Amino acid sequence: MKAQALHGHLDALLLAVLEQGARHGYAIIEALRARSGGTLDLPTGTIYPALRRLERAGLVASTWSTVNGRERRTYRLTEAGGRALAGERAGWREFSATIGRFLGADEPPTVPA
Amino acid sequence: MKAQALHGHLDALLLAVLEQGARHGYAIIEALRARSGGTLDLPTGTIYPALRRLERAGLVASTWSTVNGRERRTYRLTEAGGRALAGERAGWREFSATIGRFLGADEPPTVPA
DNA sequence: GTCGCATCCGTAGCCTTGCTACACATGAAG
DNA sequence: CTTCATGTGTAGCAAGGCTACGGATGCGAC
Repeated sequence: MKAQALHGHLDALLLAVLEQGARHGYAIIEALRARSGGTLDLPTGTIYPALRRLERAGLVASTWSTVNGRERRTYRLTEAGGRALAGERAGWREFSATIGRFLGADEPPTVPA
Repeated sequence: MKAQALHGHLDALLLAVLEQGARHGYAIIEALRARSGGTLDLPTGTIYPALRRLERAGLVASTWSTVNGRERRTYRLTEAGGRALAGERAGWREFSATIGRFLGADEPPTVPA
């Protein structure tokens, strides 16, 4: 998969991973790789800056801890982050439905009223 | 919808529109807007360069014609473009499925009642 | 007649955002 | 002691869509 295509959806992915529990950067990368079946194998140079960006935006918060003598920065979702994630999900659904309309619908029905 | 999210999928969209028949730039923009229910309203500064890029890549071909005294450049899908579109569709499915695994179908990490 | 708008094409440069390449530190294994 | 996995981080590049322009014609309005 062209990693480039992630453009604009990375934040949502990060938020979604953190939604399942606090994690540190390295673990987030592994979670992404595991949950995507190996498709998403993002480099640290992508994740760390993104996490800092998210923290500046107040969507995640971090705390340092020492594990086995190593410093870890553990991130967790803030309330604002949770709301942002909900918005991102809605945005993804719309985006995905729209593009899917052109490239082949494999969309789950959007529950018509 | 954040237009920025299109990153990397615009070419596929253009190819998909052209698959339904040859069109000129302006008409492509309108087709995109119409078929997406108004969600996709792309500026000419996005479409024209993209079309030229596609033409350089040999995925579309253009012919000029004059309609009502106005010059029109009409694009049509080439065979290579058709094959590329098939690949883009496959790529979209994979991408969409991958991201969807995180953002799409609500999969609460906990028990589904 | 001429003003404004829709129709039509096109380019330059910006901006966002992910990626590559690099730098640095510690514990465990050989 | 060297090497690898774990762990965090930055600088600068590259890709690609967007903004802001610029130019031209047909047609209805005033």
